[in-house]
Amino acid sequence: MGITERKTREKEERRELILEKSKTLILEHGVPSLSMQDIADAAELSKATLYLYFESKEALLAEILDESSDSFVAYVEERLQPDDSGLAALHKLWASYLGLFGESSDIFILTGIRNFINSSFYLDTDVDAGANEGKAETNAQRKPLQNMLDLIARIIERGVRDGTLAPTLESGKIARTALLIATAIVDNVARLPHKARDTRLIREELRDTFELLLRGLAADGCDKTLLTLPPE
Amino acid sequence: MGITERKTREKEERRELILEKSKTLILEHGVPSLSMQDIADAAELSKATLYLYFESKEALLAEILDESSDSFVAYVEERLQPDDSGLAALHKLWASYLGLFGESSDIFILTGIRNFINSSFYLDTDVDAGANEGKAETNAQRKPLQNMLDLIARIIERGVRDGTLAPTLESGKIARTALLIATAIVDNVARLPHKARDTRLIREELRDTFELLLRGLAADGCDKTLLTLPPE
Amino acid sequence: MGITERKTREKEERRELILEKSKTLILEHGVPSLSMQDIADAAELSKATLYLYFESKEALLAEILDESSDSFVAYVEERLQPDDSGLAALHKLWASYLGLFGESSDIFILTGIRNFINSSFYLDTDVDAGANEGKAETNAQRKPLQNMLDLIARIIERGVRDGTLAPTLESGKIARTALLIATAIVDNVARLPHKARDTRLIREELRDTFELLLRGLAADGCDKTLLTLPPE
Amino acid sequence: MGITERKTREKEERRELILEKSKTLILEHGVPSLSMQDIADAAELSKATLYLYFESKEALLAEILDESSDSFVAYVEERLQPDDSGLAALHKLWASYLGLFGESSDIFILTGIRNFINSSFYLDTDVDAGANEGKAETNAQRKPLQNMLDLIARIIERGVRDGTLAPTLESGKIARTALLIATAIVDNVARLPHKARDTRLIREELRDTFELLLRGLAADGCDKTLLTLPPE
DNA sequence: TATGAATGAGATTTCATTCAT
DNA sequence: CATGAATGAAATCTCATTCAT
Repeated sequence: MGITERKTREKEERRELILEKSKTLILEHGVPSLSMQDIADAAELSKATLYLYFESKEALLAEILDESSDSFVAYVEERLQPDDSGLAALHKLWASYLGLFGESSDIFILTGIRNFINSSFYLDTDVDAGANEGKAETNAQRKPLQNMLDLIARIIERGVRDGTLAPTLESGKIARTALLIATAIVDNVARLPHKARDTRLIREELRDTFELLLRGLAADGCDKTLLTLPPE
Repeated sequence: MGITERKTREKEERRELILEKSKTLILEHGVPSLSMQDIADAAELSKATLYLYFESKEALLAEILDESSDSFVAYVEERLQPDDSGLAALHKLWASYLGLFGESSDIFILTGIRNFINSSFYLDTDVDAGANEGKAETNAQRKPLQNMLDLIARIIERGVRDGTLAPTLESGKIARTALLIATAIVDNVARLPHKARDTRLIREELRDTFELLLRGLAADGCDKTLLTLPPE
Repeated sequence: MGITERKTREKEERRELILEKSKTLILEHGVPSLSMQDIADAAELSKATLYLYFESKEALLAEILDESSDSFVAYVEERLQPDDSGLAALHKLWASYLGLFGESSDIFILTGIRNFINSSFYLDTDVDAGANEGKAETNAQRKPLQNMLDLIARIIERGVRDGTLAPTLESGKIARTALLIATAIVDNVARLPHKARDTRLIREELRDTFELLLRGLAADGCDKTLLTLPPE
Repeated sequence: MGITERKTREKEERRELILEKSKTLILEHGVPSLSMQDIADAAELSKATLYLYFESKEALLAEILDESSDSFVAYVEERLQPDDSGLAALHKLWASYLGLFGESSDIFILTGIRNFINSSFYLDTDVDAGANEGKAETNAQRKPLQNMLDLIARIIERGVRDGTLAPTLESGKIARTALLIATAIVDNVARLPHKARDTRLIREELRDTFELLLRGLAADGCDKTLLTLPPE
């Protein structure tokens, strides 16, 4: 028993090592120039070994994306209160985004990976979101960032129900749009050469954009204080 | 004389042919898988010939991008009236986007090219926008989509001055954000396999997003009718 | 008659123009990077036109080589006296080489072209030298630098006969060797980036080498003053 | 342990295989027409594999050059005696050249490669020769044929000191000249179509040239028997 | 399980040369 | 006679992926 366990654990550790090194490389040199060779070198493994842990480069990137997504969702859910209004929840969502961005820009810059994975937020998203809920989700099939989408959608719905968000909003659509916008900004940042990235400037830009979204989504006559996000 | 003219025209036509075929290919298979060989095959020319018309692959892509950008800016400016309020102008901008999108989806889907050209909207944008204004802009140096950015920035400024847009907006930043969002959506669409692209659905999504932006940007107490974009 | 003549003359002038421009380009950027396009541009002609005057790039280069060779031979022969001893003639040959090198480095640097033309000094050279003498020499078939070879061979023979050069020398062989060495040095110079070529240094090196050759070729007990070449 | 060793050996063998095949190709068709594809075909490997063993085509060629150079220097040094006079040493040098040429013409014909590697013997050679002496020489930075140059220079110096070579000689310069001449001859041979190369004739030519050099370099009144190289 | 080695399939780019006008 | 335009054939190099050991 102990042996099997150890093996499993070691295997999991290797996986993590690979993912970790990949993230670092992406942060340093960007997704486009990330090669399997680079990862192998960084992890002090052979390229062939990478394929024991990940089916393909795309699968590896997808996994990183999922991890980022999961950790973000967990982070946000920890902060949400059952009695938060929809608008308040949305506010917390963006605030968390900004907060995490400050703490570990990695997670968000990694969002840029989505670009290099053949995937689109559009269409059949709603359908699948529902369809997947019942199934055991295999890593391979789960839509990347699906859980982030679900989270945002739930928040929007809450807000529509409690009247703090514009009544006409369709949660799925808006969730998609919001996430799209967030990742677009991050993606844009990722293009900058590593050293040119000015965290403060980017944060400011993100904040402005999120405030813009809050204003756009909030119902008339809502609590105005919730339309502003904390600087720095 | 006539001969020279014809030659020039034919040359221009070939250029257009190459650009056209490239666009088609991008629309069908996406930018990432576009190769010079593919273009040559599609245009029934040799790869070498492509290099007679374009210095490099990047130059070719940049040209497509520029054309799209230019034609959009022209389209919008044609519709703007000197006495439009900022909000009205912004409304027209998005309406034009939607209109053109219906007419020739190519132009916008092609926006996705930006992704493959090494450029970021962030930083020094404002500076350069100003700096470029006086100079004769050579194609080589002009920032891609710079004229779209300038157009949006001018509109925002107008709105801030006439009180129809929120007074705190910084035109350069917002222009960047708005364009970023628009291209992000388009970019997202471009990932879909060609046949999966449902123009109507996408248009709807674009519309929703633009309305969201309008609401987010408009000043309190503005003309509510300008916050809605025409369906279809 | 006048018309035909003018035509012929004009045609010849164009040929010269092309050769002239080619030389300039070679001097500036070296043979390896010389392209037909460059020549066409420099001569303000189209690439196709070049082919009206020269069968191929190789033929063009061969012609330049021939011209250099001819002009050098003429230069030397002008200076030779019927009663010069063989050693004195050889001395004049090298002195001329150095002199011309100072005057118009072109001619010699152009020697470097031989490298890029598929030709060898070795073997059947003697044979052909004789064989060609009687025939009308077509440009295409004449060995490049053949007349330089012949000149040197004649000088060596003279020296062997009059006892000023070592009696064992075989004129054809030595001519080949000597020319080989001279072109090798020149060739070596041609590799240097244009601006790095220090004419004085090179001249010095050439002089040392030629003196070495003179010492090696002279008969014992010859006039020692003829073993030294003038500095500068 | 045995396994690692075998692997290393096999890898080294493959490297050798590639180098060997490259040499053969060069010998058969000359350096200018040598392509990575040809080498790959000859070695029955894929082009990509070549890049596992050599960073670039230039690196591959440089390696061949280095090998030739090293093996020649080793061959000569083995034959030199501490008490050889400078002239005797020089005599041995050329005799070795001729000897090795008879044994394996490849090694020397390959000298022709130098032509295709961007390098010139002129200028800063002396300087660098000295500068390098102290450092650990990395392959990347070492000048091609530098060790041959050094060897010749040492011999010349010895001869100048012991009075068997002309007292005015500057070792660095002469070494350069001598090597230049040797490689020029070889280079000239390499131009001949493979089957036209008559080893005996070439050897004879080399011998004549080397004797010429010996006569040119020797001090007056030296041992005349050292001015003749063995036939065949 | 791990990996060194190999590779297929491409990518972009260059250039001497040809040909219709 | 002149040429703009076109091109075939190469060249070098990259990289995700596979496979024998």
